[in-house]
Amino acid sequence: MTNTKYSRQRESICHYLSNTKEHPTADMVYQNLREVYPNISLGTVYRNLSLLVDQGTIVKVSCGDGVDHFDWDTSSHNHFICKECGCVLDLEMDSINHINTIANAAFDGQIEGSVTYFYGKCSKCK
Amino acid sequence: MTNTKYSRQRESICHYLSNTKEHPTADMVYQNLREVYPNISLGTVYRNLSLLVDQGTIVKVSCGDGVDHFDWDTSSHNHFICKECGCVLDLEMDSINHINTIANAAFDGQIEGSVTYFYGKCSKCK
DNA sequence: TATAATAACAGTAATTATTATTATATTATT
DNA sequence: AATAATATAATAATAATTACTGTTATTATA
Repeated sequence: MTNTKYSRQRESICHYLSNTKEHPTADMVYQNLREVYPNISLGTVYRNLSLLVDQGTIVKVSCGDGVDHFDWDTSSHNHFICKECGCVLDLEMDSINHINTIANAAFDGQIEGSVTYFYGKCSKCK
Repeated sequence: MTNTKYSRQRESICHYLSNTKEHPTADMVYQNLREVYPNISLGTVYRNLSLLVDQGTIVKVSCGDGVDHFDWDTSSHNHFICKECGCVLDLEMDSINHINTIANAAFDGQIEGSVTYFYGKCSKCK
């Protein structure tokens, strides 16, 4: 794909993701977009989500619950996953950015990045 | 399930996992065990793996490649995933254990644990 | 050590999450 | 406006995992 054309559907996916603090799954995006585009296809959602991930516009959050979540916020931050209700929350933690440097020191390959997931109970479930 | 009975198949799964430094997927376990038990079922492998995870005997490694890996080593350590060949390697890093404490300080829920995955190129692919 | 109770098994069907295909429609370029 | 490129909807295909069914193996107990 040499060039990317505009599409209302992709625009709408971006709009939805940029206006939620949740970390929706492909299916959540699909269910939501159907209210605006009743005959949008799940395939379109998946295709655009992975395209946006490749572009670096959004971030894929694979927190281990078997479903991929997506996050509009591409800035360096971490995620918390509630063991109780399964919600995914943002967690600001600048102080752990140094771990890559530490890790690289004790590793004979090349570490380019890292992802940390925190688990426990959210304020509601506590 | 009130009681857990012995089974050679589960024993064999443990034996295999405890003797490899790799982080096998369910299918890798299956393929390997078939050499000993030619008619072992993939269902049996999956059932026992999740049973062992629930028991805390092994650890599930969901590194985001779409397949779950399993690790006999339940001690606190981290994992590196090569973007090139997809291999999963152990990474000792005691120094990042404090991040839970840091995270808890800035979080209104309860953080019980965390998992960090490192990404990049392994020594072979570099 | 037989026998009964039950967990584990093999085999397979069903689900779930995701990716690929195809024919049609939309957008951009000449 | 005609043509080329890309996106779409619908759906088929695949991959990973879970659930079900009838049978076998293990354990407890008489």
